[in-house]
Amino acid sequence: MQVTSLHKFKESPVFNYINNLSPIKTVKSTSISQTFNPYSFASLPSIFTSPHVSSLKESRSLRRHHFSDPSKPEFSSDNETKVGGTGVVTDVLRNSDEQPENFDPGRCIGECSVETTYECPELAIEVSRTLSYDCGSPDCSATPCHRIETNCVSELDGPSNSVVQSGQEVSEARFLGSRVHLEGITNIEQTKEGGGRDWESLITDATGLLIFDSPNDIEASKGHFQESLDPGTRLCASLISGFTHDEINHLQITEVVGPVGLEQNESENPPSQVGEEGHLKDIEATRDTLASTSINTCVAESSEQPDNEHVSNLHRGIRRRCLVFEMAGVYRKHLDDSSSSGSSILSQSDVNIESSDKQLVPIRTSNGSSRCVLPEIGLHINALARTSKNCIINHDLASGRQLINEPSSAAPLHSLTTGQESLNKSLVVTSAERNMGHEENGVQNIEDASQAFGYIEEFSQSSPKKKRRRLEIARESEDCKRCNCKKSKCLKLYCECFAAGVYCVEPCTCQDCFNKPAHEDIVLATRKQIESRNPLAFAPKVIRSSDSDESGKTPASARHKRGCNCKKSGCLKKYCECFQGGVGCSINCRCEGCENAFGRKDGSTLIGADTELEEEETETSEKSVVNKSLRKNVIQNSIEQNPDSALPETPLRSVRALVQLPFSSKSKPPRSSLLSIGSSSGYYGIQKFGKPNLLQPQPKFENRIQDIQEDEMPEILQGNSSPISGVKSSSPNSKRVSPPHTDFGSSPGQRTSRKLILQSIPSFPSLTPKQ
DNA sequence: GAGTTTGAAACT
DNA sequence: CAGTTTCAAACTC
Repeated sequence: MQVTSLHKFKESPVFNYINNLSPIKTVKSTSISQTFNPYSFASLPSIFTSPHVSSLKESRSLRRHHFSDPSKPEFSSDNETKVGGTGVVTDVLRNSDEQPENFDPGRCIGECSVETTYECPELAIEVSRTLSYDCGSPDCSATPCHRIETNCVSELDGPSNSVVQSGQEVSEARFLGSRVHLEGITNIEQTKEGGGRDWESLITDATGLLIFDSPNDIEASKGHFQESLDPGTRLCASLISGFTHDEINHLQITEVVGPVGLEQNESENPPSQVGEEGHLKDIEATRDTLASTSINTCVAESSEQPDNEHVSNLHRGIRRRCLVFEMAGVYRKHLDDSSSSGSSILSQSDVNIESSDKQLVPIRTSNGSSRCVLPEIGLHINALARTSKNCIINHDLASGRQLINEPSSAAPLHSLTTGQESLNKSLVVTSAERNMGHEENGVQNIEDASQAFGYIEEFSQSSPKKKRRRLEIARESEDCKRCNCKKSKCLKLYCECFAAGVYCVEPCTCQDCFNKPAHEDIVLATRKQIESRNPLAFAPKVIRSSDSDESGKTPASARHKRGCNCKKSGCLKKYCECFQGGVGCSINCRCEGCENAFGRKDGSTLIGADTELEEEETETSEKSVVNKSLRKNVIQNSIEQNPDSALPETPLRSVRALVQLPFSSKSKPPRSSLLSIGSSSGYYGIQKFGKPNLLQPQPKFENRIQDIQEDEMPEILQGNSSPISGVKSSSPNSKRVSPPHTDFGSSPGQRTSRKLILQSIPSFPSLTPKQ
C-alpha cells in the first residue's frame, strides 16, 4: 500500500523536481545506503535472536534501508517512517493507515508523527519515540503541531528533496561524530526556518540516531561513511558480543546510558501530556545528552529505542545482557579467570578466588580513611551484612567513584547503587578503561583481580609491613560500627555481629559481650541453639536468584527470606528488612501499607527489586534503565539516611575477619568455587586459609552482587545439603522461608558445587579461635 | 548524644 | 500459633 503510494509519489513531477534539485543527493543516498545496508541487515539480525528483536531490527533496517535504497534516494528519508512495514515503522504506517488521507509521502511522516505523538495514546508512545529518533530531532518536537503540519504540506509540494538532501547531509554529519550534533542543531534551526526542513531534521535526526556515533566514528569516519559506521556498529556489536567478554564494561555502559534512556522516556512519554514546549525541551535535552558523548550516543541509541517497544526489545536484549552479566558476568569472569588463568594469584584457593572476585579493594573515602570493599560474591553473609552498613562510610558520590575506579570488578557493583551522576561519570571512565582492557584480552579482569588480589595478599601476608597494613585496615574497619548490645550479650540475633556470624570486635560498643573468640564455646552453643530453633536464622535474609551466573539469565528476583512485618514504616525505612536489604516486599511479607520502593508487596515495583520472578529479564532491563532513576531517588533517600544502604559498597567486614574468627576449621570445607557458602558461613569464613575473612556480609543494596551470593541461599534453603534443613520445620518462619524459592533455582552445575559445600559445611563449625 | 520509634527476635 | 516482651537498630530532635 504505502509502497505503492510512495512510488506514485516518486513518479510525481514534484518528486522529479526535487530529485533534480540536488544532484548530489542521489549519490549520497546511494553511498549511504551501501553503508547502512550491511549493518542494518547483517549484524543485528545475527546478533539478536530474540523474537521481539526482530521487529526492532526490521525497523532499523528499514530506516537504514531507506537511505540505502538507491532507487529511492529521496524517499529514503520519508520512507523510513513510512515504508517499512515492520517494527516502529509499522506503527507509523498503522497510523497512516488509520488516516489514509494523510498518507502523502511527505505528509505521512509529519502527520503520523505529530498525530501519533499527540493524539493517539496507544501509538503515542511508540511514535513519539520514533519521533525521538526521527525527530529526535528537536525540530520536530520543537516544532509545534501546526508547524509540522505546515511542513508536511509544503513537503508535499516538493521540499522533500531538500529534505532528503539535508537528511543525507545531516546523516553524513552524524557519521562524522561530534559534528553530527552540531549539524543536527543546524538542521533544526533550518527546519524552524523552513517548514520543508522539518523533514530534514527528522531525517537527520533519525539518521544520526540510527548511526552509532562513536568516538571512533569521528576519527575513522571522516569522509567514509562506511568506516565511520563500522566503528559505531562495531561498537554496538562489540557491546552485544562483548557481553560475554565484557559484561561488566557493557553493564557499565548500559548503566551510563540508562539515565539517558530514562530521560528520554520521561521526555518522550510526556509529549502527549506535556505541553509542546516541554516536549521540545525534553527532546532537546535528550538530544543534547545523546550528542554529548559518543559513547552515550551509542548507548543512547539503545536506550532511546527501548522506548519503542520494538526497538526496546532489541535494547532490552542488550540491557538484559548487561544486567545479566552484570552479576553473572562478573562472577563468571572471575571464575573463568581463576580457572583459566590459574594464575598464581588465584592459585591458592577458592578463597583467593573469591577474594579476587570480591577484590578487596582499598577505598579511600572522603574522610581519607581507606576502606576495603569486598564486592560480593561468594560470601554468604548471614545477616545482610548489616555490619557492613556502617563499614562503608560516606558513600557519597566521590567515594562511589573511587570505588569504581578501583581496579576491581567491584566497580560495576558499586555502580548499581551509586547515584546516576556518579555512575555516569565513574562508569564512563571505568567502562572505557575496562572496555579497553577487556576487549583487548579477556585477561584484563584477571589483571585487575590480581591487582586487587595483590592488595589482598599484601594485606594478608605477615610481613611487618603487611601486618602494619593489616592493623591499619583493621583500624579502619573499626570505623565500621559494630553492635551496641547492652543486654543480649551479643549472643542473640539482636546482635548484628552475632547474626552476621562474626565476632564482635573492638569497635563494638557492646556490653558483656560473649561473642568473642574467647567464648567460642558459648557462641557456638548459642548459635546451635538458635539454629535448632530456626535453621535459617543465620541464613542470608535476602535471597536472590542469580542463576544468571551460569546461564547468563538475568538475575532476577530477590526477596527477604521471611518477609517483613512492618506496620508503620511503610517499608520505606531501614526498619524494614526488605527495604534494608534492597529488595521488594513479597507475598511473604505481612507488612501494612507497603510502599517499598524496591517493590511493593502488591507487586508493583518501583525500583530494581523485582517482585516477580518471572519477569526477570524485562524487569531487569527496565530496572537498569528506567528504574534507575527511581532507584536513584529512592535510594538517595536511603542514602541520605544511610549511605551504606544505597551504595553498593561491600561491607568492610573483611577487615573484621582479620580480627576474628577462626572458627572455620570445621565450617569451612575448602571451597571449590566462589559459591561456597554455608548456612553458617558468616562467621567463620575463610580463616581456614589463614587469610582474613574476605568474604563478607553483603552490602544491603548490592542487589546484583547479592544475587550471586544469594544464589546459594536457595540451596541452603532448599536444604538438601544443609543438615539444618532437616530441623527446619521447627522454625516458625519456615513457612515463609524460601526454600520454596525454587524459582531461584540455580543451574545444576553450580548447585552441585554448592551442595557439596553446604553438605560439608556444618551449621556451626567447631571453632578454634585462631586469633 | 539522648530520646523515640520501629520491627525483629525472643519469649510465653 | 498468637500475643507479648525484649532488644537493638534506625530514626528524630
